[in-house]
Order: sequence, then C-alpha cells, then structure tokens
Amino acid sequence: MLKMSSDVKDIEEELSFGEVEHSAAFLTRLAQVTVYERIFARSEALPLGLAEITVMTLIALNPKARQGEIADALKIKWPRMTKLVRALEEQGLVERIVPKGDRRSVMLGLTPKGQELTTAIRPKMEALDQEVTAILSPEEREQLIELLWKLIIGGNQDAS
Amino acid sequence: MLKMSSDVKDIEEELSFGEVEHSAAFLTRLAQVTVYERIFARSEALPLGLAEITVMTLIALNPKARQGEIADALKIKWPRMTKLVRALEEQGLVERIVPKGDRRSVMLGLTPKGQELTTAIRPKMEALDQEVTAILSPEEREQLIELLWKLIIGGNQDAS
DNA sequence: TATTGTTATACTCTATAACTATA
DNA sequence: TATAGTTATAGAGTATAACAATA
Repeated sequence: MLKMSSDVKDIEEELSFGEVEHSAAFLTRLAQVTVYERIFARSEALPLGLAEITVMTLIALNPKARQGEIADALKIKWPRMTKLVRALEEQGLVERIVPKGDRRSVMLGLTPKGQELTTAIRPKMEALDQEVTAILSPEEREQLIELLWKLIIGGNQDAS
Repeated sequence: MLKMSSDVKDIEEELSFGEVEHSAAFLTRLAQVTVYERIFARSEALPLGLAEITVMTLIALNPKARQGEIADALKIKWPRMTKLVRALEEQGLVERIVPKGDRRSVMLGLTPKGQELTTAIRPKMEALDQEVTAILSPEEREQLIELLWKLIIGGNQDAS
C-alpha cells in the first residue's frame, strides 16, 4: 500500500463539504477530473489525447464542417484548435481543405490513415468510457447523460 | 446579436456527435466548461476564483484539516495548493498553523477577514450555482448531484 | 524510510487581442 | 464592416521530480 491519500472516498468520510456538496460547479469539475484520471490510469497508451480523438471523431461524422464549427461544438478555443489541427495534420491524420465557396474557411477531413486510426480507436474509447462509469447501472448512466445534456444545452439565458 | 457562434444548442442542431454524445468523459468536460462559463458570465466581480472560494469554505468547515487533506479532497495538486494558500495568506484571509503534534504539517484556518468574506460570499455562490442550473427541476438537479457523487466516489477499482 | 509540504521546470490549456485574408 | 482563421503573449493549472524538515 504505497498510496498516501488521493482517494476521494477516504477523504470524503473525514472532511465536511457543507453546501459545496450540492454545488453543480464543484461536482461537474470533480467528476470531470475524476473521469479523466481514471481514463489515463487505465489506458497506458492512447495514441492521441482525448481532445484529439474527439475532434477526429467529429470530423469523421461531419465531413463538411468548418474547423471553427467543430471547435465551437467541443468548446475548444480557436487558437488552440489551430494548433491541435496542425499537429494532427503533421501526423498525417487530418487534411485541411479550403472550399471554393468561401476561401476564408477551412474544412477538415480525415486522411486514410486518420480514418483507420479513428475506426480502430472508437470501440476502445467506448469501452474505456463504460469502464470508468461502471459503478452506475445502465439506467443511471443514461439518466446522467441525459441530465448533463439538458444542463449543457438548456440554460442559455445568458448567451448573448 | 453580436455573437458569432459559441452556443452549443445551435451547433448541436447542425453537427453530429455520434457515440461521443454518450461519452461520460466528453459530457463531464463539456458540462464543467459550460457551468464555469455561465458562472463567469454572470458574476462580473467575484473577489476570488472558484478554487479559492471552495478552499476557504472547506477550511471553515474543517478547522483541523491539514493543507494536503483539503487539497486531496478537492483534487488540487499539492504544488498548486501551496501557491493558492500562500496567495490567500498574503491577502490576509487564511492562516497557516504548524501543530505541535506533527511539525511537518500545516493546519489551515480563516482569519476574521477570511471568515467575513466566506460568510458573505456563500449565499452568493449558492444562488449562482442554482441560476446556472435553472434549466433543471429541483428533482432533476438533485438527481444529477447524486449521480455525480456516485460516479466520483464509486468506481475506484483502479485507485491503488 | 516514509510523509508533509515546498520548489523548480516543462508542458497543456485558457484568455485576450492583434493580425491576415477573405467576404 | 464583418467573419474565418492565425499568431503572439500572458496566465492558470498540471505533471514530475528533487528537495527540506520532520516523523
């Protein structure tokens, strides 16, 4: 037992969280960090980061999408998206296509190599995602997904 | 309407997410980013960051806790916690106490000023948290909180 | 030897604004 | 004038390892 103490379960038995225990801001962050931790702990060797994998998956599903549309959908900032796409391009996974209609924009596509990798990695990612949420029953998991989507899509009163 | 397009609702109607739509990793990240965005959009002037506020709240609730315990509970890394606590100390909000029993450790406490600020800010934070999740019914919100806690505390099969 | 906390370093991601090239 | 994307720069946060003091 070499661990010192990064186990929320242990801590949570000792420390009081007060109202923070019911804070959506706190819990969404803690959940995100926890899930990412578990994924990295289980998948010694993902060939790409989660952001990169998600971007490539969306490119595969949305062949006509502009770079900025995909960035916005994933809430990746444009400056970061530029670098991320360039890195994928340098690895020969992604193509940047400037359409004739609007030559300011950039359409993204997967190279054959990118297609292969995306196809190969997809089931692995889904399995990982199931594993790190295995504590939830299928019904609870689906409920959580639905509630998160509702929260994300819904409350845009402040958008403009 | 000066906005260009960072509204997930709009995007989500156009782009296909495929299996990513059911990914816990993706959705916890997206939810966290979205909730934080909304909080910052609404609270022009929080006197401290969310991490700082949460740390001070936990100090108030757990007067005997060590610095590292609080860091672990909030999944804040120790090197960052050191800087965060020092900054709070320099603002006169937090005290660092080295207990006689174990002089390696540091116990944290709030100064009177820190107490005041924490007490004043608590209802504001709770209201903000409710606002940014207002799309959910009270039952749905409670359900979400419960499911997130179950996810966080539960699946620790990989912990050691 | 192990633990608590600090320091240092490099890296990832964010925030912001200025810039380009198109439209 | 506005939009798509890029570049530059500063900051927050992470990851890692080395370190000091104490146990």
